[in-house]
Parts: sequence; C-alpha cells; structure tokens
Amino acid sequence: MIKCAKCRQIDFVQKSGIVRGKQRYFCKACDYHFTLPEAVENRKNKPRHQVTIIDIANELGISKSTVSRALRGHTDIHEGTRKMILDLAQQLEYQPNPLANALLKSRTNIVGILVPEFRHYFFPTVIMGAQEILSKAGYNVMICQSDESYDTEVANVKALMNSRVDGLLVSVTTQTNNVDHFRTVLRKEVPLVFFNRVCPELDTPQVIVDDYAGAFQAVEHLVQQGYRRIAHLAGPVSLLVSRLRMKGYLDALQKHGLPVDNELIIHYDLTEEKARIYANYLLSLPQPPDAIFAINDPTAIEIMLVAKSRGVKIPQELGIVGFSNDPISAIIEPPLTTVEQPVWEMGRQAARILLEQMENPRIETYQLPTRLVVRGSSVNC
Amino acid sequence: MIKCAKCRQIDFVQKSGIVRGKQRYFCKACDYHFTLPEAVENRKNKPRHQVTIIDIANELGISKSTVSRALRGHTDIHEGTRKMILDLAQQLEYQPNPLANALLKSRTNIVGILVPEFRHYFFPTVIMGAQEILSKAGYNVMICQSDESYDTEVANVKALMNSRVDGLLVSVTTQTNNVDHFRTVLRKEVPLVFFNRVCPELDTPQVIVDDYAGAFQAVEHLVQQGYRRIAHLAGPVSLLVSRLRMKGYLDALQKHGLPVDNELIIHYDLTEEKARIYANYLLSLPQPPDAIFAINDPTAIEIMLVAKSRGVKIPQELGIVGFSNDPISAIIEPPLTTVEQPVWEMGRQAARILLEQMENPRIETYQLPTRLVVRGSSVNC
DNA sequence: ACCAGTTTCGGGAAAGTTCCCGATAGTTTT
DNA sequence: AAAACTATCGGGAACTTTCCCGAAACTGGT
Repeated sequence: MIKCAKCRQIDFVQKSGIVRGKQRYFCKACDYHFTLPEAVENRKNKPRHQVTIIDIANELGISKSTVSRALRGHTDIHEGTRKMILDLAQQLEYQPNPLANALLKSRTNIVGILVPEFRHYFFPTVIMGAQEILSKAGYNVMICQSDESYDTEVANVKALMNSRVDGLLVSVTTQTNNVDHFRTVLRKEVPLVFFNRVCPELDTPQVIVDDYAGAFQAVEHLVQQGYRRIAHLAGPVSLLVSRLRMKGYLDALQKHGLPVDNELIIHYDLTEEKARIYANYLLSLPQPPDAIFAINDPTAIEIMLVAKSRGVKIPQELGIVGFSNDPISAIIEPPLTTVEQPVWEMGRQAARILLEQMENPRIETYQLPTRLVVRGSSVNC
Repeated sequence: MIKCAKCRQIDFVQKSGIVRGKQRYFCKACDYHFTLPEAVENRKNKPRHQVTIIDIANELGISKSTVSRALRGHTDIHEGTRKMILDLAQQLEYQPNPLANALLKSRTNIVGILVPEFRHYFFPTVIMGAQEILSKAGYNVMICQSDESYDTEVANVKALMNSRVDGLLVSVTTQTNNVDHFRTVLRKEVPLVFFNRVCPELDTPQVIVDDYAGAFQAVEHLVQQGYRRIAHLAGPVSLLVSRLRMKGYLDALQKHGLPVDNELIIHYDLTEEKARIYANYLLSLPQPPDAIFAINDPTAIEIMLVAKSRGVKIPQELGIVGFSNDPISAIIEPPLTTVEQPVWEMGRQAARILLEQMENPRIETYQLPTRLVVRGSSVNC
C-alpha cells in the first residue's frame, strides 16, 4: 500500500488521478495530495558548472556580497580579505558571468554593426576601424550583413535589438526606403549612428564624407583633362550618397558650361551584373560618352573590364574615375583615378560618436574630407 | 527629535555614527539601529522598462508561469487563455529577454568567429558562408580579428569565452605556436572548429582544402608550361597550410626531375611589405627563378606588382601561380593562374560541423576539393 | 455524494551578479 | 564609560525567464 508523504499513514490514502503520466494520491487524513518521488538517478546532471562568486564565498566561509565587493574593487572591505578572495579567484580561474550582469544592468556591452555587404574593401575596413575603438572601450561587436535586402535588414535589426545590443552602427541597403525599423530602435532609446549610407530623415548622428566636393573635383578633373561627354553611373536615388555625388557631378558640368545629357545618367542598384549591363549600354550608344564617373570603385572597375572587353582604350577613348580608393584601384591596369575617402577613420569616427551618444545624445552630421587621387585611367595626354 | 522607526518613541533614540554619509540612530528601548528614510524623489528612475512576462501577467491577472507557457507554445493551457495572452503580447510588442534565458540555460545562441584579418577576399567570404548557416540555425555571430598577433588572439579567445559563446570558429595567426588558450576552450567543453589555418595537434574538427593536391597541380602546371626554375614564396612553417602546399611543391618538382634549390624557397609572415621584399630578393638573384608559386593570391599579386615595376615580363620571363582564386585574380593584368578553393563553402561546412559538434562531438578532419584555374600569368606560349 | 481522472493554473526555485542597507565589532571622543 | 563614530561584513532584493510540482476546478461515472 501507499504511505502518505505527510502523516506516514497508509489507511486514508486513495488514488487521485494521473498527472503528467504519474499516479497521484490523496490522503484523507491530512487532506494532502502527493505523488511518489522519483528515483534519485536522473536528477542532478548539471554538466559543466562555471565557478561562481558563490563558490568562492562558500570556500572562504564568507558572503557573496563580500566577494563581489572584493572583485569589483569596491571600498568597504578589509585589505586582507580582499587579497584572500583575489587569490582564490585566480586559483579557481574565476570568470565573472557577463550574462548575469547584463540581465541585472540591462547592458550587454555589445554593439551591433549592420552593413549591406562585406565582399569589397569598403565595409570590412570601416568595421575594422569601428572595432578598434569599440574594443578599446570594452565593447564586443556583433556584425550582420543585410545583403542589400530590405527584408534582411529589418530582420537583422530585430535580431540585434532582441540580443539587447547597447548601440547600433548602420549603413542601409539600396532598397531601404521605409525606415520604421530604425524608428523603433530610436523609440527604445538605443543609440544609433549611421555611416556612409545614412538616413537623414532620422534624428540621429550620421557620418559621411564630403561626397559633393569629392564628386565635383572628380568631374572637374575629367573636364580639365579634355573629356566633354561625361557619363555618370550613379547609385540608387534612395541613397543620400548617390544624390550628393550626383549633385557634384551636375554642378561641375554646369560650372564648365557642359550640357547635361540625361541619357548619360544612370541610377542603378550597385550589383555587379547591372554595372556590366549599363556599362555596355553606355558604350554602345550612338554617341557614347568619352568619360564615366562611377559612384564607387567596384563600379568603375566593372566599367573598365567591360571597356577592355570591347576594345575601348582607357584613357584615350574613355576616361574613368571612381570613388573610395580601394586598394585594387592602384593595382588594376591602368590604375584608376578615384576619390579617396578616409574609410578606416570613418569607422573610428562612427564608433566614437556612438560611444559619446551613450553618454549624452546629440544629433549631428559629421563630415570627413575627401581627396582626388589622379592615376592613369583619366589622364588623357 | 528623532522618532524610533520601530517603537515610534523618541526618548531613547541617540545618534550612532555615520554610515555612507547618512546619520544613523540607535533606539535603546527596542535595541534597534536605523537611518532616516530618503525622500521619495530620487528613487524609482528606471528609464526604459522593457515589457516583461510579468507585465503581461499582471495586466491579465494571471501568473507569469501561465504566460510563459502560452508564449512557449506549451501544452497544459486553455486555448482561450493562450489567445488572450498572445494578443496582449503582440499589442504590447513583447520581446522575450534573451539574457534571462541565457543565464538560466547557460546558452547565449552566439557563435564566435576568430580570424587573423579581413582585409582580403578570403576571410570575409568564409565568414559570410558560416553566417548563412548559423543564422539559419538561430545563432548570432560575434566576429573578432586577431590582426595576425598572437597576443590579440589570446585576448580575443578570452573575450569570446567570457561572453559565453556557444561555439567557436577559428583560423589562427601566423604567430600561433602555443595553443594553450584553445586547450582551455576545449577543457570548458565549448565546441571549437578550426578552418583553413588549423591546429592539427588539438583534438577537435578541422576544415581544410586539399592543399597538397592544389599545390602539386599548380607546380606541375608550371613545369608543363616549360618553367624550370620554380621558386616558392611560402607561408610560415607554423601553419599546416604552408607545410602542405610546400610538400605539394616539392613533390611536383621531384616527380618531374627538377632539383630543389633552397635559395628559391622562402617562408614569410604573409605581410605585404615582406612579400615585396622577398619578391625583389628573388628577382635580383644571380640566377633568378623563371616562375614563382605563391602561397596565396595576395602574395602572388604583390609579386606581380614587383615584377612589373622591375620590367620583368609576365608570363614570358616569369610565370606566376597563386592560391585561392580571389576575384581580383581575374581582373589583374595579366590574369592570375591560381588554385581555386571553395571559400564560401568552407565557411558553410565549418558552421555545419560546429552545429553538429554541439549535438554529438566527433573529431574529424574535413577536406574540400581544389581546382586549378589556368590564366595568363603562367601560360608561356 | 463520492471517487477517479483530466485540464488548467499558480507558487517558487534557479541562474549569477550587483547593490542597498542593516548589523556587528572595534575605536575614538567626551 | 557612555556616546559617537569607523571599518567591515551579511542578508536579501532585483533582473527575467523556465520549469518542476503541487493544487484547484472541472468532467463523468458510479
């Protein structure tokens, strides 16, 4: 028979249903429900137990508060006690559990970085710059890439927010027109800094280079080299960089009295295939351009390859200027004239502003300088 | 006068020291120490309170257990109750706090990736491959780069472990000879998978390509093209890839009866500057090589640049073969012959093995195929 | 009305910290 | 020697979630 778990009697015990597959009993004497306890086997299989502050406290016969104080370098503790704790902690290879801390303080010490891609030179380098600053400030970095897809971007922002990052460094995709997902970030008061591909409609810091001046210089250079029919393979209108570089292009043409031919202006989505298609299109026009200003270096290089394959001589028949000064630009034949921008520094700057943003929020746009680097692809001599 | 906080009398209260800047009192009547409570002002300044499971429970007048069950899709819950909870959760934009979960389960759902650099094509691409698999499996990724510094690598491993990552994907630096920091990882039973630059002395999975066969093919190809004095600008001996590719190089020479000239074999640390220095050195030997097999594409390209600057004609006077088939290899002039390796797939494979490792650990070395891509830099016709 | 059985819910521990605040022992002042 | 004070320590709440298990509220069948 079954003995009551409380009064140890057996006479008043009766069955009382099954709960989670186990028979349950009821003792009428002491009005008590119970089930038979499991065998002791399959409990207590905690595999790896990280050494905690409590282990140290127990070992030393003191309280966890005291251990915490010693470890945190707090005052209010005896020098001898502290040393004792510190020694044992070292011996036990104690590692504080950042999860507990994060849960308590709602701070993860993780910064999320979201970029559209990192196949090319630009974004990896920005990331390295940002990482340099952030890791120095004690932050880890979680990197996501949206792959130029708006949906992926939204999903990534969600995932990053869900991971409770302490801040966000973002460069948007070419598809990003709706920015509600970033408004959510701002609403939850998570510091957010845009770089390169920014969102001027949002009240949060932005780090860009002087795209206008860079583009203006580049196109003016082409004019001065004698090119007259200058095309612009531009980025999507959705991106501010595209618009600014476009404006530089247009103003440079205007300044030198050159007509604007809309046939020579193409916005595209920055994919390799499209770059090739449009380069071919431009070069097969009845009146093809004699120079092309490309939104960035990868685009410029695609154009160069297309031109080469068509037997178009660079720079004699076609001048080309890029933007960003990727290392490959100096290597390719002929070397590419391009607008240099401080890529690494952009990452550092964005990170610095993010850190500052955590202290005292301030909305500002930071602009870094550009510089024209003249190489063989545009020197028509 | 001061009223005792316990017996409400004022006659027996006397001062009793200052604690943390606040006056403390002692009531002799009830033998009770106390301080005056603060004004209600400066407490309760919790700024942003994420909506929790308890908020939902309170709102609905039920227990947090029930809410948890509803959200977790558990059984043991009334369909109506579940719907009610799910609706409110959605309305309140409830986001479960992964930190609490992580603390409870000791699982962060974060995988750490540690690479020596990501300036070039290789590592970013591997990372993208890994990320594709990992994010599909619900993992976030934390990326660190050791910058080819052993000390940074050790620090990064420590930081990653400290962040309680659930697994680690690693490619070591050129300096890594001591692997104790990885032994620590293994000892704590954190899944660890090496790729590309592996640690065969550790009992954990490794993902590599068939470096030996690739190198062998590459050198044999050079021989077949008529090159006879083939140099090898190799990686550091510490790396297994270096040794394997070296072996392929040596065996190919031997197979075709070519002598091994130690003067033509150089191990270096994979930095740009050294690549230039050694390329110059090789080309200024009394008997310079007529071909060079480079450990990887960036190295091959540095050699090409040096050769060009010295007026050495490629491929007529110098054949060059690289390894990895970086996209730049197809672009440069002349295009570079190279050994293609499935870079993206390597990342995917490493990630898959890491995930598998979390379920049932198994130690194995996985080898991916290579394929020679012949281009202009080595075709001596 | 009584009992066996089922469905649904609540209480509370656990995870590892930090931090507030009360408590104790010892030390100096009056 | 009492009063006022300092130095040091412990207790326990809080952070959020999951999960175990006990309990209440039902449903049918006698």
